[in-house]
Amino acid sequence: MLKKARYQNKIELLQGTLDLLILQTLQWGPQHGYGISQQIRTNSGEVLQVDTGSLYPALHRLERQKAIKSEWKVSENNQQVKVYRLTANGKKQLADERSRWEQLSEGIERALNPQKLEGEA
Amino acid sequence: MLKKARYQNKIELLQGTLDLLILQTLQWGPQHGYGISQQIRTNSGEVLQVDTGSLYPALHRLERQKAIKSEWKVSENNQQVKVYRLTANGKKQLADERSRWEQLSEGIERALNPQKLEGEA
DNA sequence: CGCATGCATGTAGAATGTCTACATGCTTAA
DNA sequence: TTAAGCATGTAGACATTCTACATGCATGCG
Repeated sequence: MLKKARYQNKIELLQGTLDLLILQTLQWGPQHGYGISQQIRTNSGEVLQVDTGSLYPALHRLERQKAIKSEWKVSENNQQVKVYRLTANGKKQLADERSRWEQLSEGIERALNPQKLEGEA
Repeated sequence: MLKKARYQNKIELLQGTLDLLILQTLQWGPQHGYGISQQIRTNSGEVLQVDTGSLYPALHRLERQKAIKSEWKVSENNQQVKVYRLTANGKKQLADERSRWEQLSEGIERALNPQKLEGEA
């Protein structure tokens, strides 16, 4: 069983939620990539950890889609950082993805714990 | 924008949750593929719909992993159906996946709605 | 001065699970 | 005989994630 190695731990993130997480984080305010991943990790209570190999491609993807915009700045640490902020599009997408998440997670919750007692239309 | 067509609606299911859903459904009792998908749909309040192209591969995958076992039977409709049931392995996997789901969904929930007010260790 | 460490950004390639689309066959009722 | 609903299945495309590697700057320490 030592052979197959990779991926035995399943995907650490629920596929399709990273964009949502990034967008939501940027709604608290502009932030650079590394900072976003840290905020996600902290806010989630150390549960969610975003690998750089997921983070940066996602960021580039979102920028291509014009959901976010970047700008190089100098951080407090005196380093060049690429600061992202939400565009109007991004805000809309965030709202959409949040409602999608709620729909799906509630759907799953119900599928896992069905309660037959919901009589009303 | 009519060109790219496919996948514009994003994945309908959160990737990685289908196995959980199937396993949980089988815990209510043995069931055949088609029936499983219907139960998921009904229990989730029509929110989750499993395509056959996701369902059957998932079933075969789970059987290969010895989480479920199948047996051909004749249904009430007089049709040959492949009835699946959980194995001991499957029950364990179900428990694991449920806790994974709780972890992740709570993590995401917290990341989306951080409340700084959780002082105690 | 040299080096390690932490911050910060990035890419290539593999793996996975989902989706779309198609295909088949049976049973029952019109 | 034909249509509709039940039931199972496969092939191929696709997006997103993961692992692993690579780079560079700034700071502090020996």
